[in-house]
Amino acid sequence: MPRGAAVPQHWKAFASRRRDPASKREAVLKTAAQLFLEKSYGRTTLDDVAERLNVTKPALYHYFHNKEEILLGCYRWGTGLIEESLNEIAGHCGAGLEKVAAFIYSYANVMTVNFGRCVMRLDEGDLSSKGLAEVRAYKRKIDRRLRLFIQEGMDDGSIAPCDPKIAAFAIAGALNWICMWYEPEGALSPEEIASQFAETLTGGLAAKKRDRSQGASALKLDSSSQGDPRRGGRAETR
Amino acid sequence: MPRGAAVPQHWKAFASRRRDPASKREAVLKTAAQLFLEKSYGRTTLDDVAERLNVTKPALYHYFHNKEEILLGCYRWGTGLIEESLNEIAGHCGAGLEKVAAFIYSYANVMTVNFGRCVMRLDEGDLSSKGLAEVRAYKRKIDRRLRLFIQEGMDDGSIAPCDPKIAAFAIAGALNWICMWYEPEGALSPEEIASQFAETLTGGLAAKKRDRSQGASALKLDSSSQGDPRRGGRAETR
DNA sequence: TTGCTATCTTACCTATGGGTAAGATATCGT
DNA sequence: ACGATATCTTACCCATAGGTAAGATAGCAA
Repeated sequence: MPRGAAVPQHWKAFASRRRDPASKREAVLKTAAQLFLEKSYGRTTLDDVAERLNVTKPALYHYFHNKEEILLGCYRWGTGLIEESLNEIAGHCGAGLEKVAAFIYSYANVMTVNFGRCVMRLDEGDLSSKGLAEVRAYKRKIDRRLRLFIQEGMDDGSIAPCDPKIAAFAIAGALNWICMWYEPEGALSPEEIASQFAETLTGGLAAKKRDRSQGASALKLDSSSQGDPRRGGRAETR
Repeated sequence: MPRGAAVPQHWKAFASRRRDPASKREAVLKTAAQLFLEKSYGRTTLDDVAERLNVTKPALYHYFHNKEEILLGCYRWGTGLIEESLNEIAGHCGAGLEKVAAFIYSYANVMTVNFGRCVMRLDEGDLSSKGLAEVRAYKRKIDRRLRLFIQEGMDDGSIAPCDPKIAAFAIAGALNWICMWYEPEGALSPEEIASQFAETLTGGLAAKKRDRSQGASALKLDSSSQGDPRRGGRAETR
């Protein structure tokens, strides 16, 4: 029932010779991302990537200067996805707690998409100093936003007093770790994970009184971008 | 003021030739663990390890059959540490929530020790299928225990109803991620992290009414093994 | 002093995999 | 039909790093 489990579905972007290079670049990145997640960057050879695309290694060098550029391409695509969802949140809803809940829900979803997983799962040590700086800058940006939401919530009273730095580490950790155990064909759907995480984690931040229905209510906002996020295929709209 | 930052403090276990092999094996593992965390297993060469110990590569083969055995040694030491702290918890205290809090506190501390960090930070893909099975079995064991504590808490009413599987993933994720950002010379001390995490995360599980002083109170139990856990030197008592 | 043995070194082998050079071929415009 | 050009392949180079062989040396026993 789920598509493309056994069949490599090797994006036959390389079937015909004349075809826009953009879609071939894309095919390389998707294939590489999948392999990087399966076997890690270090153990994935360019021959592996080429094989899945039914071409030979040197063909890849028409679209990327070297292996690291492919890796960086995956990182960039992933951070692009994160950026998108963060921007969505920035505007709507009011209280800090609600923003944190929205952040968690949205971010958790990204962590179930291959490119999103790459950002947090792959080893930064494989990047050159230049690429590393770029990725690090991005991660800092995400972290700052989350801390800001938490601080906001503490100020407006929706979040109990705590150290925003450590609280952000706890939340981000729980979310980032998703990309380590999530598998597309697994029992848990992205939305299940996302909503449960939002509930469990914000519950820890919610101010004492009442049960923690607050955190859960904030989720309804993101249900718009739901559609069928069950598969990691189209989510890479970039 | 903190010892051994710049000075390699390369455990001079290899200074004299006649010296118990056990301490040399240990020195190799400690050096390797540090390097694995600095540069990853794949990028750490046996020459690197040998250099820090002031010996040459072939000398290492007197204590380990191959590179993977060194890796496995790090994993085993780390899982040993986790086992220890889990056993401590198993006995004492009563309510499920308190056990979870104790688990978090204890586990967070282990994640700041080099060997503990290795268990969750290093790439399982570098293990042989045999080694992988061993490590996986251990991780499953940890996961089962945590889920059990959560289930226990739901039964005794100390934890709000939730999916134990996902809740465990959230908690374990936050904890496991510590080994990705923690640095011994950093601003946050292990106890700070551990206690804050216990508070923040259990708050999310605590049943509605009252503020969440419950989770924090459960911590006092583990303060016994405090001493000066600020440095990762002696903590490897195994 | 004279071996004896565990320990360690120098020198080497070899597989792997990123990257390149140079030539083949498909597809297009004309 | 016929080049022109981007695209792709075959064949190769070579640096890296795990692992080994064989010989040196330190420390002990006698």
